[in-house]
Parts: sequence; C-alpha cells; structure tokens
Amino acid sequence: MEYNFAEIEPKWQKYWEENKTFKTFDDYSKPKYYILDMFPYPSGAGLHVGHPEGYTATDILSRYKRMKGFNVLHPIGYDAFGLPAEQYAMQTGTHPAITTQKNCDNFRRQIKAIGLSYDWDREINTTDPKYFKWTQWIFKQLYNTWYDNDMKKGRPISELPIPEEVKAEGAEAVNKYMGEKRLAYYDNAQVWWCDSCKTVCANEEVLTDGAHEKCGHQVTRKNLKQWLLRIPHYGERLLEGLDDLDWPAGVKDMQRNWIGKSSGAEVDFEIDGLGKKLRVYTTRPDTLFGATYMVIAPEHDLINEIVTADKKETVANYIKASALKSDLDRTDLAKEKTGVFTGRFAINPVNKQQIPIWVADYVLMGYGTGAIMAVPAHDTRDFEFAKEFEIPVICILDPKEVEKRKEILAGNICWTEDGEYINSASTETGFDINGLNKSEGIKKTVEWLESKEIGKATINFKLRDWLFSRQRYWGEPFPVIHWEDGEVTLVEDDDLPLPLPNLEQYTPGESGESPLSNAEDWLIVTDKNGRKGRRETNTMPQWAGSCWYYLRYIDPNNTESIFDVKKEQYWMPVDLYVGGAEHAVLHLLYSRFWHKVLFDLGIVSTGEPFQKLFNQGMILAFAYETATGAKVASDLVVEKDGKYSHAETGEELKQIVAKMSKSLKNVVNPDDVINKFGADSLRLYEMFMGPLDERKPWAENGVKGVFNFLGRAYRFFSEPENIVEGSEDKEVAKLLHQTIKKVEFDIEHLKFNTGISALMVFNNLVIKKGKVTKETAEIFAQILAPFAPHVGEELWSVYGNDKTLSYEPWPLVDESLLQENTFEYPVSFNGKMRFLLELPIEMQKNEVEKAVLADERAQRWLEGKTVRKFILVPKRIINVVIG
RNA sequence: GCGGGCGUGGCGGAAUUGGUAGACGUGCUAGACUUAGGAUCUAGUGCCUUAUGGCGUGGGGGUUCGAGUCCCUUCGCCCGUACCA
Repeated sequence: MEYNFAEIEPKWQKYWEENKTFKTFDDYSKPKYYILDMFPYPSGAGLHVGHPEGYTATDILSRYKRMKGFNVLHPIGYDAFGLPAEQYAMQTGTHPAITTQKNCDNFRRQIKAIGLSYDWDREINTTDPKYFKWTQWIFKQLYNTWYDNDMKKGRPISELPIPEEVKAEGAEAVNKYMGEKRLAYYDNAQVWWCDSCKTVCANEEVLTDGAHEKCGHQVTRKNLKQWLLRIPHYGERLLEGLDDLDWPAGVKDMQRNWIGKSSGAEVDFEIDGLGKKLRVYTTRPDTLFGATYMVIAPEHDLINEIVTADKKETVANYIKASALKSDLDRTDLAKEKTGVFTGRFAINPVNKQQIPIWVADYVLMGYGTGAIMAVPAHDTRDFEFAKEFEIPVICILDPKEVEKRKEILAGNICWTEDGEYINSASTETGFDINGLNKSEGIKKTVEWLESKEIGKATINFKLRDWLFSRQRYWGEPFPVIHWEDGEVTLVEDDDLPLPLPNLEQYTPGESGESPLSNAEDWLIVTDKNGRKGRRETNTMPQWAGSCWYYLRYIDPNNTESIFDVKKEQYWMPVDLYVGGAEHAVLHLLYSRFWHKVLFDLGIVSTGEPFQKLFNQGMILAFAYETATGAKVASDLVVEKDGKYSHAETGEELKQIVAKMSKSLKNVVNPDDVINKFGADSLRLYEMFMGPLDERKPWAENGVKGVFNFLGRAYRFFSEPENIVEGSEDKEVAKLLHQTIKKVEFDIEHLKFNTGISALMVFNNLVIKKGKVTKETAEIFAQILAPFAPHVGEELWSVYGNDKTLSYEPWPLVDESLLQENTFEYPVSFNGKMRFLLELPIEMQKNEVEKAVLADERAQRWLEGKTVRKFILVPKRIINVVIG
C-alpha cells in the first residue's frame, strides 16, 4: 500500500483526541516520569521549526516511557503574557486577551498536527485568571517571608524576631523593620528605563552595550518606586543546589557566574584628617602591604567629605562625566581607565602609611562597599590604572621560579598568582606575613584584622535584587493596595484572583505609569472605614508566570489550593526538562529561587524543581553570500552542479549556515513541511539531523530522506504478502533484537539520530529479505512508534490490533539471539587492517595466533619478517607486530 | 581577558568511549522499470593509484602493539560573560 500520510495522520490524531489516549491519571501504584517542555510564548507568527525539535524529543521519550510502564506526565501550556499582544492592542484597540486566545488556538492546532502526546486536559495559560490567581498567591508568600540567616531558610514573617528597641518605637517602626526583611519589597529604585517600550527592565534584560534585550533601544537610568525581590538572600542556597543537578556543565557554570560568590574581607581605613573610616571590600586582604592607593566609586556616599577644597571642581567634573558615560556605552570606554585624585589620604592599617584616595569609575557602587584598596602589583586592573597615573607599584609577593621574576619584583609586570610574601611586615604595627604563601597570608591577615576590629571576613555576591515590576497592562496585577495613610496591604486570599480591568486605552503614561492608572473604577478602593486606597498599577514581569507553571500542571484545575499535596509529592521533581539554552540563567534561576522559597514554607516537597536539564541546539538554515560577504536572499539563488549563483547577476555565491530570518528568506514553517511530507517525516527529520544539543542547519533533502524511509517501511510492512507464518529468519531475528536494544539505549540517552539510523538499517535488511513474520512486524511497529507514531499506530492496526499501541509493553530483548560463538576479527599487521578472519570466541590466544599465522592471506605480510608480538583483544581486534 | 563547546567525505552526520574511520541519510555516477518523472528498484561512491598498494579525522609533536578518541603545542569557528576588587 502507498504511504498516504495525509490520510493516516489526521485519522490517528482524531483517535487520540477522541479516546483521550494520553490523559494522565494520578495512579500512585506506578512509577512516575515527569517530562517537561519549556512552554512557548504564543506569538502571532506561529510555530517555527525550532519548537518541534525539543517537543519531538520529549514526545519520543514520553511515548517510550509509557510503553516501559511509567506513568508519564507530559503537559503543555502557554506563557501568554507579554509585550507583542499589548503593542497590538495599542495600535488596534483589540484586547490582548483576544489576540492571545487567537495565537494560542493557532499554536494548539500546530502542535496537534505534529502528533505530540500531551495531556490536553492539563493545558495551562499564564493569562488565565484561574492560573494567575496562584501567581498572585505566590507573590503574597514571598511578601510574607523573610530569610533566616542562622537557619539558612525562608520563614513566615510572623516568626520574625523584632528587636526590643524597634518594638519600643511603635507599630510603624515594626512595620518598617519587617519591610526590610520581606523577600518582596516596594522601594525607590534606580532602574533601567526603556523609552521605546515605556517600561523598566531588569538588569538582566539590558545587554552589555546598554540596549534593551526586547527591542534594541538604548535604556536610561530612572528613579521609580518599584517592587523588588531579595533573591541574593538565596545566593548560597542557589549555588549549593546546583551540585546535585544533572544539568549541562555550561548552564551550571553560567548560573554560578551569575550568582558570583566571592569570599574576602571588609577592611576599614582611617581617612586622614576626617575622623571617619573608609570601608573597602577585598578578596585579597593578604596584599594590604602592597596597597598604594584607594579608589572610591563616583557615586560613593563619602565623596563630598573626602574631596579637598582645591580638588572640588575636578572631582565634580569627573563625577558628571562618568554619570553620562555609564548611560552611554560604558564598555567602549572601559578600555582606558580614568580617574582623579581627591586630594585626601587614607591610612593603611597594616603599616600606618598614607595612601592617596582617588575616584574612578572602574569601581562600581553596586558591588562590595563601592570602595577598594588598590594593589597594582597583584591586580591587573589596579596595575593598568597605576601605570596610567604613575602611581607606585610595590611587589609584595615573590613568584619564585618564574621566567620574568625580576620584572615582577621591580613592579614592571603584574603578578596575580601565588608566591611568597616579601615587604610584608611593619614595626609600626608588629604585623608580619613575610615568607608565607597566599592562602596562609589571607588567613593570618583576616585573623589579625578581626582581632584589631578593623576588618572581618565577608562573603559577597554579584547577584542583585530582582526588579519585579513593569509598567505594563498585559501582566499579572499585584494583589496590593496603597492606602492614603501610607499603609500597604495585600488583597485577601479569598478575593484572589485580582483580575485586570478592561481598558479603552492601552498606552502607558509618559511618566512611567502603567496603563492601569487609567482604570479609575478598578484603581480606587475604599475600606469599610472609608479609608481610600489605590491599587498597585505596575504588573508582574513575564517571568512570574513561568516561574512555577511546572507545579500547576500537576493539578491544573484545583480551585481550592495551588495543587494537591499528595499529587505534588508523587510527581515532583521534574525528571527531564528540555528547552533552549537562552534560559540558562534568567528563567531557570528565578524558578529555582521561587521553588526554594516554597520549599522552605513547606509548600513543595523537593529542594530543586528540575532534576535533569537538557538544552536542544538551535536549528539554523543555509544562506548564501557573495565573495565580499554580502548576504543574498534564498529566492535569488540558483543551484547548478553543486555550485550556487545569483539568479540576476550570475555572480558565484558561497553557501553558509545562518540563523533563519525573514530577510534571508530561509525560514522554514512546520505547516509547510507537514503538508508536503507529513508530521512523521517532520518529527523524524528534526531528530535525524544530528545530536539534539548541537546547532544544525535545516536541509529539505534531509526531510526527503526520512520521508523515503517511512515510505519504504510503510509499503513493506503494510503489504500482507510480506508478512508470513513460521519462524523468523536468523539474521533478521538477530538484527531485530540488536535494533530493539540500540533504539532503547539511544532513546534513554536522547541520541535519537542514531536510533533512527538503526531503524533504517533494520528496514533495509528486511526489504532485502522480502518477508518477515507477523511477530517481527509488530515489534517493528512498536519500536518505530515513539518516533513516527502515526505510521506506528497504522501498522499496528493493519496487523489486526484494535486499540492504540501507546501502552503496549516495550518489546523485550532476547539476549540469547545476540550471543555469538564466533567473531569476525579484523586482523592487523603493525596496526593496519589487512583481512577479516572468523574465529571462535572461546579460542585460546596461542590457538588464535596459530590460526592467524597459518592463514594464506597472512603470508605476504609475514614474508621476511619476524613476529615480535601478538595482540588479541577478544571480540575486538587482532594485531600482529612484525619487524 | 575569562568560562563553555566545536573542528571527520561535496553536504548533515556515525564510530559500542583506546581497537576495521566514514554507519545512516543526502548528493553524485551507472543501470532497470516507465509515455513521462523531482516516483520506485539495483549497483557504485573518502582521496591518489592499473591491481597489489599508499594517504587520510584543522596543523605540528608525543604516549601506545594500536589514537578521531589520551597528553603537549598551535590555528580556526561558535556560544556565554565582561572593570564584581
């Protein structure tokens, strides 16, 4: 029978839908497997071929695990809050909910057309009030939690010990104190503002060149009242938690980097003639003797006191210049260090020497104390600065056996590695670390500083408070009311969800006010005592909904609580999470943070949400460029004899690999692929292209290749004449069981490309043989089904089975068929393979040697040579060393 | 700079983790069947050579009976990050 995918595929998709084949039940008697895709943002453009890559991979694994007897949770939903729908609303007046609904419908249609085995009864949508009710509820939990540093966990704010002196000041002071401890807080924040999007953005959303990640416009600084989350409190926990996760090393490293833990010390320097102290943070307290100047950030609090009268103007000018600079392109200017002397000196606590205090913008106010001691001899940044301004460089760490030791000792080269201290003793203070190495030096110095109460060991994180509000309409409203008397209260649980009001106008206010400030009826509230209040007009960022969606899939329709406790305990953690590497830091770090807070509060049962993470590689496309590197749109390219040329100019073009883009006209739409080759071919090709985690270019010829395979397989296995009675051909039976084993191994290890290849090899053999038994044919249908489920189901039904094969037990490998008595050895002479020789596996080495040397094909290599050594690796190779 | 990854036929990629390099697919060549085919089937296909043979996994060196795989060195590409003291 011809392979008519256009008939087969809709038929089975309808069957699965009508029979709810993939509905998941909470059957606690079965082992569970929770396999999660990063849910999509439903854009108006629909699915691109990148989406089905991850989705097909998880679908294959899900189908396989079901056949292996697992209770599989494999859900999908939509991360549907976001800017595009809101911008469309501004232009057309269409409510974002309508646009969103339309886009979700389209995504659902496309996803279903791929034959993915999701449980559609668990579909979620972050914009659904039934969903964001619980997003708001989690926000309340964050607000009502503080981090107990001693217990190293988050605790209810009601358990926060209030110091007596605060209590004594009254209720307002107590509230303020609690506010300083809550994980969510409302405060004036210096924020990045995108004037194009009319919203603030998180630090993480600003690219290094100062452009907004979403739209590319330059961002500026603005001071606004904002909601922030104290994620740095969980820095240590987020760091530790990474150790036991089965995640790509690169992602773990990126998170570690982002958290940026460093340990060092805070040290107080007397400021000469001011009677005040300048506190610095350093990871190298051991190099105090090498400090030849200090630097404070331009934004430092003490700057006006420190600067002397004669330097006031210079310093003021510098501060002004650097303020401008940080808003423009800081990175370009970062190449040359700038700074000015403040006119004042600090006293080095280890030797009482005076060192000048400079102000320079290479020191950032947001990290450590915003002030540093500079040790040019042993820090490359300080070294560059010192060279620029001719500040002395004093080497205090002898590198010993190093080529350029003399230069280093003379202070001409910076040395940041270990060594032995020199010039590191003072008669003035009696402190001495000469002769020690780096780790000893750090330890001794910190002890000395602590004993003198001029410094203490300190841990620092790069991670900053997370800016958690946006001046948007299309996001979760905060369940918060600001009362006219200054009190802030949260909406009662019973009154959640707090829905979005309907608006006429979606345009945000110029001053950084969200469009919600126009919704008078919604905005103004009055309590039972007549007190007036105003609802929070900011909304939550898009991250909010995606921070916890994996939890809602567990119990998506629960109206009483966020989810059922038992169900959560059964399903969590997510066993495999597949998605793009672009979420390596933000989404995955935020999610882990929320999860840990929920864990501390006893709401979830696992310390981490995602046990195993896998990043699929990006799908690229071929593109064409001229000799000068100018890109040519694909519809202007003609191919002839493997060469490419420009359709109009005839100029020869080079084929390159690039991201799919509209301008290059090389975007592949999955709908088109399905129309032309069918969903099974789309799935198979996505997986056959190469390793799942690598980036790889789309090639239509490749789709044709897998389509040919499916056609050949379908035509052969659906032909009754090819399916015979009796016992299976030995060669076929053996390869069949090798194939089951290989496919099983490859699915478990997400190596789908080689698994498919094994199926092709088997298919090629049986076609050559011309016939198979029904048993073999059924097994083939079963092991093909996870990859190409429509063909799998169709063949299965052809053999007289009347229900889905989705829950048929995965075929068992008959190991006895794989046993070998002989092995066809490649025989090498001096490492070069010369011929094959079949020998019994059990044969002793000396017997093997005899047999090999006696073989007539061996004679020509042995002629005039002696055998020096005979290597036999059982079931692998024979190597004869001659000479 | 730093961190992570990669480099194998014309192309996408295999290689059981130190054991026959190039599985599988595509492309190409030849043939069969066809009114025709961008359908289907068969055979061949890393490079050089007349076969025997020689050379081949970015380059150079090393360890080993044996290296795509391990070590040293060097070149190139991709991703992330960026004065975090």
